[in-house]
Amino acid sequence: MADKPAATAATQEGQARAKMGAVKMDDIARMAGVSKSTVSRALSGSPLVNEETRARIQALVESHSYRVDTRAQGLRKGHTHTIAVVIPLLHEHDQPISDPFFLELLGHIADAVADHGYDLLLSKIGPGRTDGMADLVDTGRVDGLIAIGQSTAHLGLERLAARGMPLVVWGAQLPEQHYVTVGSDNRAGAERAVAHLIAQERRRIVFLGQRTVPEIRLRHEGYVAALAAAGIEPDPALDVPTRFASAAALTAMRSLICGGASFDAVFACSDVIAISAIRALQDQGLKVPEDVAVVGYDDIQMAAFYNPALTTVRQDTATGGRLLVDLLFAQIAGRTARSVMLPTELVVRASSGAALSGTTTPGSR
Amino acid sequence: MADKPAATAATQEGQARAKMGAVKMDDIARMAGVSKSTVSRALSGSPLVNEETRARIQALVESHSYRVDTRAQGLRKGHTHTIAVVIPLLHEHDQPISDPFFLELLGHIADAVADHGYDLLLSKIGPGRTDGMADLVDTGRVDGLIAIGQSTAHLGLERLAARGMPLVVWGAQLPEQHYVTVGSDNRAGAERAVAHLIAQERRRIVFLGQRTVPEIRLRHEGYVAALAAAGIEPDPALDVPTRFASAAALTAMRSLICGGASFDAVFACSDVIAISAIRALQDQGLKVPEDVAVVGYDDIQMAAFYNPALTTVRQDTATGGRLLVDLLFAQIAGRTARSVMLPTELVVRASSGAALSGTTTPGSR
DNA sequence: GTGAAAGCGCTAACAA
DNA sequence: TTGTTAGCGCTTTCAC
Repeated sequence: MADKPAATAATQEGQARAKMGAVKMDDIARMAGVSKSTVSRALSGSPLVNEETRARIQALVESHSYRVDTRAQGLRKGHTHTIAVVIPLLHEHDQPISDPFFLELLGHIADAVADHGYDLLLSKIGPGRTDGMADLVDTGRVDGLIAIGQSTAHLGLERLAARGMPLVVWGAQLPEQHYVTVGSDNRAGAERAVAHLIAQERRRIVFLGQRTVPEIRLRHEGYVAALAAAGIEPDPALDVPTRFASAAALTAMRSLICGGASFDAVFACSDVIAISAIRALQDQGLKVPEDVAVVGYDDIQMAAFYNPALTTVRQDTATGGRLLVDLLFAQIAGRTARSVMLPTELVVRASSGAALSGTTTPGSR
Repeated sequence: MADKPAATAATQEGQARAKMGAVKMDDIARMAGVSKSTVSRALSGSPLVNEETRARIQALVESHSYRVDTRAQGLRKGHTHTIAVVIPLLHEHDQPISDPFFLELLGHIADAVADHGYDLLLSKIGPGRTDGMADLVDTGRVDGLIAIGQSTAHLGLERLAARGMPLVVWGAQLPEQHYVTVGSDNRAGAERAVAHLIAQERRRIVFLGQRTVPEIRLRHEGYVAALAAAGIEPDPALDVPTRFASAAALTAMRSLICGGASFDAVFACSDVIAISAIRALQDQGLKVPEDVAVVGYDDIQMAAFYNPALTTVRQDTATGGRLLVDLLFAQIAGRTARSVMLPTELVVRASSGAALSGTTTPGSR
């Protein structure tokens, strides 16, 4: 009977361990014959703790695979060690839009955040709901926010920034704007793309994108500027709004064609839109780039693999993602951060027709 | 001078508010003239609190836009209200692979998680590092894990499951496996796809995918089964391993072609791979589907927009994502969950050549 | 170099 | 119906 309590205890201990995370700092302290404080110091690399003691503690920690509870740690230290990424339009009409551009950017953000030793909370709150974004930090869930795309939330974002909330947004730099943004030079990128089309002897160029989005509005300005430089007046009939989803772009393009509009080129505001547009064109028996030249935007990985390969404006997601994160951490650290506009690069491939009069990839018609 | 302290206080209060989340439950309690506990009860909808009191508290909460600190709440209640999604290969050689299939699934998972009122932590720890996955819950950061793809981590996942960690993985259901999975019927899906190819009079069918991944191994079994049913013996020369990245698939396909292999169809293990393969084929002057029929896997949104439109095996990410989450919550709630294998559907489009002898989309060559 | 004690902001017995 | 009292697991003065 003397054994019974021991056995029971063992069992309980076993159950406790099975039920996870059961061993806590106090337990380690007891086993090491020191106090909780010493363990805490040892684990945080304090120089005040005896080397021998530290080693003993370390060993215990390893053998019991103890991990400090970051939740409790954060509560005490006043931070969360996690930042939130808010993606707009992760769903549109309950459907994922799944634009590869987002994943690429997200991937780089995830990398950078991990490099800082932080966790990443992914939120599907659209930027339209800035109150939800505020909640994320007000409820102590994250230390700062990255919003991908400002969409229609400009005012809400201004409000958050005014409240002193650490926040960086991927998007356009608007005049009089107080939150910090990272984004490509939309105006210049679009202008260069359209100028390239014009250089291919195209004059009636469709603008495919929704100007309610700030970035798209800037691209439209670039489009107009390029036309103006060539003495072409923009035709309102060729201004075709569309959302970023493939289906929407397909529909928009289709109705343009069936409406009998005449055009010889398309500037699409994303590669996904461009691809859908090409599909629509080919479905109607039009050849790309012979009949209609097409330029996209983003340079998603698939752009090079599409058929025809897509001429497009590259957005550098690698440095963009890293910048987003660095600027956010600067704010969290109390430093001031300034918006950055990334340069943009035109990648010429087959879809714009330029390759026809020059180096053509064998077999790429 | 009587005003001075007041002014200072106001400023300090202002600063405090600006510095965020400054107002806490105690403050609300004091203002409402009740105790912290009453506020807590009121906010959690306890029926024990007086309606009039609750209203008063509610008003204070609104006007001060107070939000309970979920981190402290979680510490006390013993949960985190967040679950982690671990994505394999979010980066490969430091490059995002950005397979749209992942984003689609992730989007649906995000939806389902949000419906449960939970947050979603995105981790780039590959499934190879199951210790890192364990840390996520051991350090109290999340209540459970969803791994997308088991990849090479089968044993590690088994260990986690054995430890009683709430865990669901998207992938193949392996024999003798103890963790719960959700995935499509890879074997049947592949078999149907290959049978379809055979029905188009194709006999020399390339298998494009890496069999070290469990799901792919099952698809290969389906491939072999379909061939066997038609009395065709699999040719090792047509078994072409490739990773999921576009570039890798392109290279693999190219070297197959240049190696002089003879084949009339390709079964690709993902749509991204299929698209890259088609690019490689066309670059070499081969026509799809006339010379080579191609079938993909996943049915990503772009599949329908590719040129030629892709015949593919659809994986239902919507119900898959929801199932993943539901099964995880079942485990967290202490219920037992059983693995689910989703049925699979062959979506026939132009790339497999079937449309040639029937309804062809106009202009789709 | 180490320990005791006081919280971080919240919830949950237990009283009243 | 409400208040009081303990903590959740950790860090950090302040003593020794």
